[in-house]
Order: sequence, then C-alpha cells, then structure tokens
Amino acid sequence: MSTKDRLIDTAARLFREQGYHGTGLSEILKQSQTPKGSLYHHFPKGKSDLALAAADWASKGMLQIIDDSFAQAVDFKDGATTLCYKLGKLFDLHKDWRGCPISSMLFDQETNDEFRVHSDKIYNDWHARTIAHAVRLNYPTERCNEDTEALLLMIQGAWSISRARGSADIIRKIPQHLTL
Amino acid sequence: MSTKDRLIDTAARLFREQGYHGTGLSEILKQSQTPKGSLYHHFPKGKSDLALAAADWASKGMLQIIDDSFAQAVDFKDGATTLCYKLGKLFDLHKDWRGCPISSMLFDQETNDEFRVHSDKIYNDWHARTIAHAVRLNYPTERCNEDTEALLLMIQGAWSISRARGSADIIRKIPQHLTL
DNA sequence: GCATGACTGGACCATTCGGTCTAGCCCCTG
DNA sequence: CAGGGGCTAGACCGAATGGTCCAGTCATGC
Repeated sequence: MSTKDRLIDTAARLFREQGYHGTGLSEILKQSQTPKGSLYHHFPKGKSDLALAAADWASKGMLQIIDDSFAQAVDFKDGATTLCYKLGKLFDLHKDWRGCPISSMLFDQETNDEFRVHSDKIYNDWHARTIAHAVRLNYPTERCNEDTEALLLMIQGAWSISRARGSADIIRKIPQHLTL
Repeated sequence: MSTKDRLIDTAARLFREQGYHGTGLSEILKQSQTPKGSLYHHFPKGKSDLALAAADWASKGMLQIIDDSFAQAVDFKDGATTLCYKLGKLFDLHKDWRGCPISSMLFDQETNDEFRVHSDKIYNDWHARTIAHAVRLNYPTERCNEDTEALLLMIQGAWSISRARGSADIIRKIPQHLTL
C-alpha cells in the first residue's frame, strides 16, 4: 500500500468517526505512520485536499455496496432491503461506518464552497447509481426518481439517528417505510 | 437578554453552522460580546456544557415548530406537509437552520458518550411529540409509530442533502414520499 | 558513477485552541 | 455605609493546530 493510499485510507476512517474539524493532522499522520512532508508532497493543499480524496474513496465504497446489493436482486424492493441490511451490518461491525461516509465534510460548507459542491456531486452519484439499478430491474419509470430519493433520504437520516441511538435497527427498518 | 442566554443563542447558531469542533470559543465569545470569565462562570465545564445547553435550546425551537405545524392541521398528512414547508422556509431564510439543529454534537460521540445520550434523548422527544399529534388527529394507531419515524428519518436526511445541494426543495418534497 | 527528481523525514513556525486564575465591578442586604 | 456574592473582564497558560521548509534518501536516467 503506497504512502498516498495509506493516508487516504486513514484519513477517511478518522474523518468519518470524528468529523473533519475533530480530526487533527497529527492523528492522521501518527496512525498512518507517515511524516508530515509526505502529506504535503501528495496533497499540496494539505488537509482540505486530503479530505476531498478521502471522500471520493469513501464514496467508491458506498457505490460498491449499492452495486453488490442490487446485483442479484429480483426486484427493486429486494435490492433496497439488501442494501439496508448490508449497511446495518457495517454499522455493527465497523466504527467508521457508523455514519454517512462523507457528511463530516458538510460542516465546512459555510466557508468552503468546494466541499459543498463535492458532496453534492457524491450524493448525486449515489442517487444516479440507485436509479440505474431500479431501471434495470424494471421498476416503474415514473416512480424511479422519487422512490430512490426517499430510500437515500432515509438512509441518510438513519445514519444520524442510529449513531445517536447506538443501534443499527432503524437502518434495517427502512424498507418497511417504502411504498414498493 | 442575559449573558447566559446570549451565550446559548450564539453558540447554538455557530455550532449548527460550523459544527462543534469547527467553532472556537473565541468566536462564540466575540460574537456574543462576552468575556471568557462569564462563560466559565455560567458553564463550569466549558465548551461541552455550553453545547448541551445550546442543543436543548435548539431542540425547544424544533418542538415549537412541530407544535405550530400540527396545531391547526385537519389530519396528520396536513400537519406533516406544513412541517416540511416550515422547515424549508427556515432553510431559505436562516443560515443556522441549514441543517439539523443538534447533529453537530454527534461527531463527538466516539469519545463523549454524554453527547450521544443527550442527542438520543432529543430525537426521542421529537418523535414522541410527533406521535402525540398523530394520535390526537386520529391517525391509525398501528401505523403511528412507524410513519412518524419515516417522516423524521426523511427530515433528518433532507437536512444533509439540502445543505449539500444548497436548496430546500428536497425538504418540501418529503410529504410526497409518505404513505398517508 | 553521477546527476536528477520524486519522495521521505522531521525540525520548526505562528496561530489558535480550550481552560485557569485573579482582580475588580456592581448590586443587594444588613 | 460596609460587606459579600454574583458576575464580568481579560491576562495568561500549555498544548495542539495546520502549514512551511529543507536536508536527506533512493531509484532511475544518462
């Protein structure tokens, strides 16, 4: 694993757990066993650069999970249910999946529009990917957009609430709320 | 307005906009025109004490909005729709309503269980209050719990996404997703 | 074998962080 | 008027922050 990848991996994990501002460079450097010079070589703009790269990395993981969930699904509801169960399991097993992989970035938006635009793009990617699976599974075209939106909306909300609650149950209950 | 209230009001606003770790004491002190000594007189435990008080204050505001929305509603759907429109309007008008009033606290949970428990309690308060209105409006008892949960789940998610998107449209669209 | 450039290692910097401490103001009561 | 407590005011602290800088290392090209 290259120095750069090690930095991204560690940063993604820590930002997810503690938030952008809650994670210091020193902690990232220490856990990834990297000196400061290397960070600023690979990410000239420092922390913010690293955060964008980490968000992209985390988004890839989420897209992969969406794909995996819908890959063998018989219909949209089946895929959505699998997705929620997978996310619930990740919540239980990994500290760094106890929350939206990218929302920690949002708290910089007031002063950093680049972050806002970037997270907007990532959310759109998730939505587009989910719609693509719905279409592939012959889900009614006129409801595709809004029903996938409701699914992602609830996943997003469930990440917050399950984190507060300390339990992933509410994530697994999402499929019940969908009008499928 | 007392010094204490001024501190809570300012802190609540700044924490909502920038997150807990993203807001320094110096900024709160400066904007509220308060010296440091006063803060530590009213909140002996400092920043964390202040954050809990600010979260309570913000939660009261949310509960008030829930009450206002359902007060004159003819049925649950009507009230839920009003609630979403009110939140959308707040998003448009006030920077500090561009996100969940209390979720910034969540990012401390890994190391601070007090924050986690507190936000859990606040979410439960919102849920309970919404259920109470649903019951009062003769919403089917067996669906009360899960349908109010879906509503709050989507509001929570919509706060994140509308923030990234820079638009409150998705908040106003929530009622469409509900099976009412 | 030597020069070059990508990369590492870490000392060092100014600034800001949350928090402590004490001097004094102001109002209330005796 | 005297005394005392609630509160204000801000100097001060050590630690940690993000960021800069450069000497040193190493593989690769000539």
